[in-house]
Amino acid sequence: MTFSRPVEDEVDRLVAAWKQERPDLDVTPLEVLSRVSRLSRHLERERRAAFASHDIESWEFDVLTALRRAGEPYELSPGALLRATLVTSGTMTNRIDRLAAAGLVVRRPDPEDRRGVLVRLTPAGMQRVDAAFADLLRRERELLAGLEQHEQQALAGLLRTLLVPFDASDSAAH
Amino acid sequence: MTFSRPVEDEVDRLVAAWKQERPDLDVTPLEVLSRVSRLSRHLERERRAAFASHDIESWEFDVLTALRRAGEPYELSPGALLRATLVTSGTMTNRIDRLAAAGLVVRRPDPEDRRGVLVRLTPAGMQRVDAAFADLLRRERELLAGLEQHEQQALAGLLRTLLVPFDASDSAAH
DNA sequence: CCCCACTATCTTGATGTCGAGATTTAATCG
DNA sequence: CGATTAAATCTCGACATCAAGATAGTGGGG
Repeated sequence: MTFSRPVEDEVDRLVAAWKQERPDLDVTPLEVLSRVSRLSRHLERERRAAFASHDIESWEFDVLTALRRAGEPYELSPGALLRATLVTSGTMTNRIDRLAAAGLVVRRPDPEDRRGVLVRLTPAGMQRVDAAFADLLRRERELLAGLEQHEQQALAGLLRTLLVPFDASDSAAH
Repeated sequence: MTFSRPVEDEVDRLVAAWKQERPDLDVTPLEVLSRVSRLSRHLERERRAAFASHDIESWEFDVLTALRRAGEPYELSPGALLRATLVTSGTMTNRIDRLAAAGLVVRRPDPEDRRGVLVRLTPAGMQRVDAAFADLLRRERELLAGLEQHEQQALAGLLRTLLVPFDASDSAAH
C-alpha cells in the first residue's frame, strides 16, 4: 500500500528552506503569518477577476459595500469609510472623487458639521454592488469548499483571536 | 452572575450588518476570507514599522529573504524571485534595479542562458536581511501570543488547505 | 466669549505596482 | 536545418496608494 504524502504548499517549502539556512531561528510564526499574507494576495487576484465581469474595481467595491451594509439611507462620512476600508484619508478622498464622477455615489455637506461631508450610494451604485457581491460570495464559497463547515468556523474563530487586538486599538484611537 | 460576552472583531460587526441588510444572502464566507484580508493589511503595517528601524522597506525584505533562504551562493533568477514574491515581472525588474543601486544585490548574466540573469545577495544585503528577519520573528511571535501552540498549528493547517490549490496551479503553470 | 487643541477632509508630491508589449534567446517540430 | 512557439527579462505609461501638511470648523476650559 502507498501512504498518502501530506500535501505541501509554498509556505512549507519556505519554512523548510529557512530551517536549512538558519537552524538557530524558530520560524514557526511564518507557518501562520506567511500563509495569511500569501492567501490574501491570491484572494485579491480572485476578487479582481470576479469583478472584471461586473465592470467594477476592487477598491470601488470596498467603498460601495461599506455604504451598502450601512443600510438606509446608505450614507457614511469619509472618515467612517476610511476606517472601514483601512486606507488613508488621501486615498479615500481620491476614491470618492472617482466614484462620484462615475455616478455611483454623491457627496453632500454634512448639515450637522460644516467640516464634514456625507457620501451616499446612488441607485446605480447600489445595483452595481449588489450584483458584484452575490457573485463574489459564490466564488468565495468555492474557495472554501475544501473545508468542512466546522473547520471554517474553527478557522474563523482563530483568526478572530488574532484580529481582535488590532480592531480594539483602532476603536480606542478615537 | 455575569456571562463573559464573546469578544467581537470588526468582521463580526460587518457580518451582522450584512445579515440585517441582506438576510437573503449567506455571508459566512466572509467570516474566514474577510478576516484573512484584514489581518493581512494589519500585518503589513506591522512589518513596515518593524523594518523602519532597520532601514529596509517591506518590498526589499521580500526579495532579500528569498535570496537568503535559497542558500549558497544566495543567487536566483528574476523569474524565480517574482514567483516567490507574487509580483509581476515589471515590478521585479524595478525592485532589482533599486536593490542593486543600494548595493544589496548584484546582477550578472546567466552563463547557461543568454536570456537570463542571476541576482545575488551581497554581504551588505545579507547583513541587512538577517537583522531585520530576527526582529520580524520576534514581533510576529508576539502577535501570535494569543494562541496556544496547538491552536497555531491548527490554524496553519487550515490555511494550508486553502493555499494548496493556488500554489499547485502556480507550479503547474511552468 | 475667546483661545487652543482637536477633528474632518482635502491637497500635493513621491513612489510602488500593474499590464501590455518589445526584445532577445531557447527549444520544439516537421 | 528553418520556422514557429515559448520563455526570460525589460520598457513604459497609467494609476492607486501613502505620508505629510494645509485648510476649515468644532468644542471645552478659562
